[in-house]
This record gives sequence, structure tokens and C-alpha cells, in this order.
Amino acid sequence: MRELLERHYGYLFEEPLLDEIEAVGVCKKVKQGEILMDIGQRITAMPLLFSGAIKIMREDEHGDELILYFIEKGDTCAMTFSCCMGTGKSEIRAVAEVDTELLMIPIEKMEEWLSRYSSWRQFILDSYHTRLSELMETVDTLAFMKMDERLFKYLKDKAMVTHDDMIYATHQQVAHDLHTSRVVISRLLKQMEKEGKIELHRNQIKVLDL
DNA sequence: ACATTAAGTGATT
DNA sequence: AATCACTTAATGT
Repeated sequence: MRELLERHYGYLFEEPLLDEIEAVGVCKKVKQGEILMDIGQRITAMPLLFSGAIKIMREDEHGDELILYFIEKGDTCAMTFSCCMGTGKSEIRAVAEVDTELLMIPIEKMEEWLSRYSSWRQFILDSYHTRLSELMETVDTLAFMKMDERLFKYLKDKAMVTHDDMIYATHQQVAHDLHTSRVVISRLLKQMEKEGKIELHRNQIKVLDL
């Protein structure tokens, strides 16, 4: 586990902090599709990703879902902090997009380190900033109904986190993630295929324009 | 061969 | 962009 820490976070954190992380962190492996955190659930720990990817989504009152973003190796979930400060309950659902290895850090520790380690503070601030920017982008495309841009970003992100330019999903499932109808996705995908950005097959989409 | 499920299309709002 | 209605294509039994 120390090797994993060194490899992914060694360049970020100083030795004493790495020691503390190792002492207090709990290693966890999750399989694809497993729900790491659901809406309303109490948050007791924050994740540090070693490998794999997590899909972060929100749900409306009718149970409809909407993808917010993916987190990958070297990332943490910025929502953890805002949830800790507020209700302590999760506002989001986190599902493993692929098999994932991560380390769970108790939230008391993450607060304590905030004042004791500047590298930790920097790390938290940075990830907060990155996430916020991402969210702003999502809000932009949502507000202006640019479904084509959202779809293409989604495909690229998905190809990125799975390290595979082939995406195994039906148009229906994609539509569900982006909270729109299958017909819309089919049309946009068809158009993107004509533009040479992707290749379409049954149950799979190949992203070319990476 | 038939039923089921995924994907493509035109028309309408 | 969403929805409806309908067609076509791919797959499973």
C-alpha cells in the first residue's frame, strides 16, 4: 500500500503526511457498478483514488439521474467537504465506473491535516477549484441546452476513464446518464458519425477524435 | 422463423 | 430539444 501511496501521491505530499495517511487510511476495492455513496447517506470518510474511476451523479425527486462528472486516480471527491460542513449527508451518488482501488480517510483527519500540512491544504483547494470549474462548464451547457457538446464531452470522459476508445453502452443508457431521451442521443450520435468523430455499432461507440 | 431489444427517421410541438 | 409513431437492423431462443 505504501508503494501505491508513493506512486500516486508521493510528489504531492511530504513524508510525515504520507506516514499519517498510511496509518489512518483504509484500503478499499470496489467492483464496477458498485455504489460507493448514495444520496442521504452519512459521510464519514473521504476517498483518495489510486486507480479506476468513479461516476458522480445527482438525482431529482422522480428518481431521474444526471451525471455531474467523473473522478479518477489522484483525485478526491470535492463534494465530501461541502457535505461535511453542511448536513453531513451526501448530496450525490457515487458509482464505480470501472473496478477501482481507493483509500478511505476519516473526515476528522482531513480537517486536522488542513491546518497542519500546507501540501494537503493545497491539494484540497486545487481539487475544489478543478471540480468547481468542471461544474461551471456543465451548468453552461445545461443552461444553453447544448446537448451535442455535453454528449461529446461525456463520450471523451468515458473513453478517458476506461482507457478504451470503445464505449460499451446503448444509446438508452447514455441518454439516461445525460438525462435526455434516447432519440436525441441517437440523432446526435448519427450526426457525429457523419462528421467522422465516432464510429457506431450496436451496443458500442468508438471515439475517434481524441 | 419468431420475439425481443437497439437504433434510425420524419413529423410535430 | 423532446415526444410520438413507425421502420429497420441486430440478437437471442
